Amino acid sequence: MATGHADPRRRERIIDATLDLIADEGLAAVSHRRIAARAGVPLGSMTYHFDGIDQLLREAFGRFTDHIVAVFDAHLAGAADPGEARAAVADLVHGLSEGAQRDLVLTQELYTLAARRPVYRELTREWMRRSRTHLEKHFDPDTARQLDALIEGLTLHRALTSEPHDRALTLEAVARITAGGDRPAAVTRTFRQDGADAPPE
Amino acid sequence: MATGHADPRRRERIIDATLDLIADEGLAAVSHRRIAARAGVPLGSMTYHFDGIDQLLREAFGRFTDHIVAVFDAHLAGAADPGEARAAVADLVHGLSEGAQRDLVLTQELYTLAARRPVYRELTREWMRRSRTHLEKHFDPDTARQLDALIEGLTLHRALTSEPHDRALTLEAVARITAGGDRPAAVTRTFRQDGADAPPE
Amino acid sequence: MATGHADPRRRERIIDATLDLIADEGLAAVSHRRIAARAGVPLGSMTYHFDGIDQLLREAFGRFTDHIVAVFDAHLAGAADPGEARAAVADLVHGLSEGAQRDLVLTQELYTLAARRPVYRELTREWMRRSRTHLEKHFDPDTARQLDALIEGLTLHRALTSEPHDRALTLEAVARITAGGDRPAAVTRTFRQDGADAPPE
Amino acid sequence: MATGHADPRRRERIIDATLDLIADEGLAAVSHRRIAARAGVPLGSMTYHFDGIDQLLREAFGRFTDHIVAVFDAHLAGAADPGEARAAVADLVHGLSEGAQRDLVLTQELYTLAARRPVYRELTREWMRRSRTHLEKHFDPDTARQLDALIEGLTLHRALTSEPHDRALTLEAVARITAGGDRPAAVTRTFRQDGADAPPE
DNA sequence: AATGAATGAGGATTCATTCAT
DNA sequence: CATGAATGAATCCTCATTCAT
Repeated sequence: MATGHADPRRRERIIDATLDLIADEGLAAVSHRRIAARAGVPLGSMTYHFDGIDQLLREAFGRFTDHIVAVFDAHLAGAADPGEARAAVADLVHGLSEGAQRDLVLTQELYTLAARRPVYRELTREWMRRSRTHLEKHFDPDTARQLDALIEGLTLHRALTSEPHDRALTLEAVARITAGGDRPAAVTRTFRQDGADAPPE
Repeated sequence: MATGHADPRRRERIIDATLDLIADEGLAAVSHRRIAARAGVPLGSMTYHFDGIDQLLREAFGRFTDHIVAVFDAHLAGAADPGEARAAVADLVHGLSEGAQRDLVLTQELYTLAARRPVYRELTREWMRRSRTHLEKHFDPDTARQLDALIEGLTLHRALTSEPHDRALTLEAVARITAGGDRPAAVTRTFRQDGADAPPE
Repeated sequence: MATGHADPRRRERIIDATLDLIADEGLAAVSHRRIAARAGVPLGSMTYHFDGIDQLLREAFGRFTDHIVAVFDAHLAGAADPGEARAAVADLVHGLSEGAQRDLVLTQELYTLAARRPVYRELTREWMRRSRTHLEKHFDPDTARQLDALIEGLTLHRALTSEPHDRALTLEAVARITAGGDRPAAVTRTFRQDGADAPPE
Repeated sequence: MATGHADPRRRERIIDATLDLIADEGLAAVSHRRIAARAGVPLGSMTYHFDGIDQLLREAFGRFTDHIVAVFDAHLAGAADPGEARAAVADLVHGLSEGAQRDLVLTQELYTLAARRPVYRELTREWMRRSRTHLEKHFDPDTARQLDALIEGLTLHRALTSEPHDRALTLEAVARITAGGDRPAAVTRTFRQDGADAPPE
């Protein structure tokens, strides 16, 4: 009944409510009705503002990755050298796996979607791309890739374990992955990483 | 032999069908009807054999973790030394992230559940416990923990990336995490890990 | 709540209610809710007994054509000679276009569907096939075809006109179509119709 | 030139889109949204230009009967004698039942409406009136009426049959209905039709 | 022991229409 | 004059669960 030109934040509020709902009750609990109730908008609003629940979810996870990528940027952009980068990575892992599980839970849901649907894989790829861009400023590409995976695993395990590991362990793992080893293969890579011109043979 | 006069594998088939359905279409697509159709059993069977869909899901994921833990055991139990353990870990990562994404997808779904519901966290904990038990045969506890997280991250990233990294990179990451770095702390741990008496210089 | 083994006429009642509703308010007015209300069954019954509204409509019109074909059979089967057949046809036209418009309205709706969807065209074809089979017992195939079309047109026009024509006119039209003409083409056909072996050149 | 500052053909385009939509997808598929999309006009236009969907449908079918009556006129108006009239009728039947089924489908939809709602019956009556006016120029009223019904039936059957009859059969049917048979009654009518003063005997 | 039948609640979506602009 | 925004009602359909058999 009350109509007319409209609250421009209506869409935003719906998206926010969607993420809140997913974080609190899981993707399986998502429905137009529940989101509408949480956002305080009429049910009809939902399909007026979004073509369907799929589009809504995509936008919501898009916004989520915007946020999470911003978190990555905030942590990693300021690192001036490998040492600072390592510390930033540790901050990142602990920031994501502590406090409200919100980001972690949303990440999981997104990964589950991404494991099955390419549309969502786009989002995770952009995210990985962005974090690797930062990491490659300080580490060679292979190391960046390994480190990126390590970040993932540490964050996830910290969140799913009853007794999360401490920051020292995170730092140590990061140091190991980024330091490389003294084994031949690792040496080779170290050469490349250092910009040395030629590996032995 | 079988007690009762009905197909004793009925329950099994329902559980298998449940996992297949989750792998193929996701937890959100699960319903009594769909499972029954896939298992080729009457709808009424579902609530006869299982108290509800929750119990069914719990049993299904229980069976899944039995399977995945068996995979871990199969890969890691035979390792005779750290070198073999490292190779086994690489096999594991590539085995899980290749071929049918079935295990990966199911793992994601389980993690998502576990992130929110303690019942499922029990399953992931047992899984982690088991894999760490294997790893701790060859590496010190902290290293095992780091390695465990690395396995997670490498598997996940391999699965969600467009160009999955090759086995060499996996092996290198594993080597780095388990070899420790050149920092004192890591060196110390290396000693503990190898039980060796002296660091090389 | 009240369940258990069931009223076997439930399906029948739903189909009947569907046809009643279409006759009374038109296909456009058909909905699960309205049919359920008319049949006195719960809404959930609708999709339990029928896979969807399409299947329901198909069955309903299938039942309708069964009925209408039976009407054709009843009128035409007993005709012993062309004369009786002509009288039977007139009875048919007037039987269909008089009294409750039910059959006529349903026929129209069916034709509208058939004009667009092959599934329904099957029904009209079977109906035409059946009536032609009867007519061909007394008239040559071309004449049967013409007569069949005439029946259609007379019935329809009687129903849609403000002043329906009388039985005499129907009989006359039927007589003309079945008598053939004295034009060469008609003569040719007459030969064939009579089982004569050869038309003149 | 055009009054108002907006596209004066806006209404026309909406009506055209409505008929297109009905022809393509049926009356049941009609909605403001779909028409607006097809016409390329904003949704708000619909209720601005038309009081509701009923009014719109009435206008659309009004335009359709204008068209179809024009088709009848075009075919029948030029006939100079019964022979030409017969040929014109055959043209009409085949023109309507061939090519795009558009006219046929729209006719069916209109008849279905007319069978139930007087407003639409007005349109079909005007149509019949007009075609009979033409036919009565060449045939006596009863014959015109029969012929009119035959046209209907032939057109409809041609459209709904898998193997439509050829033009020869149409012509023969028309000839028979208009020539009368060799029965006295038909002869009588033929005399009357021709304005002849006396039947033989 | 096993299941087909049944149903109310809730799923996504489409809709005609209203109204502030 | 024209329309984008908005919404409650209604659409079809799926669902977990119950229960008589």
